[in-house]
Amino acid sequence: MVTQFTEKVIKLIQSIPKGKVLTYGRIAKLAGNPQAARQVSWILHSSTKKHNLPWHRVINSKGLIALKAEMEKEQQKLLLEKEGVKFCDKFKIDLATSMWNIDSIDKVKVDK
DNA sequence: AACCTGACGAAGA
DNA sequence: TTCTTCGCCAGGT
Repeated sequence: MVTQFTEKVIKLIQSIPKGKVLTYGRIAKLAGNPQAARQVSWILHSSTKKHNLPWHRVINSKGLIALKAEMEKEQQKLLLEKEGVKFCDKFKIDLATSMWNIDSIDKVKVDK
């Protein structure tokens, strides 16, 4: 069963612009459930292939890559760097510059 | 139907 | 400031 929340999350993730990232909590909030961050992670590792989601643009609230396997982490880091995302530490992303500001959605709507 | 799990997050120690 | 604990939602077993 796919809830509306889940679909919204998927949509959001799909609309993350290249070179930007979102945190689980942020996504959950934008999707309507501020406290369903865990669900977001679940969606990712269960629906990534199906929906062809840019999973690498989703990180945890600290700006760290949330994967467990070092190998996967490096892979994600590579993908992100390729898109222009900068890292402060080994697996820490510079949120100040790479976090996708939701306000840009409105700007896009109004501006373009 | 009950219990477990997860790429999380905020709060308390 | 770092580590631990508790709470959350939806799906899986």
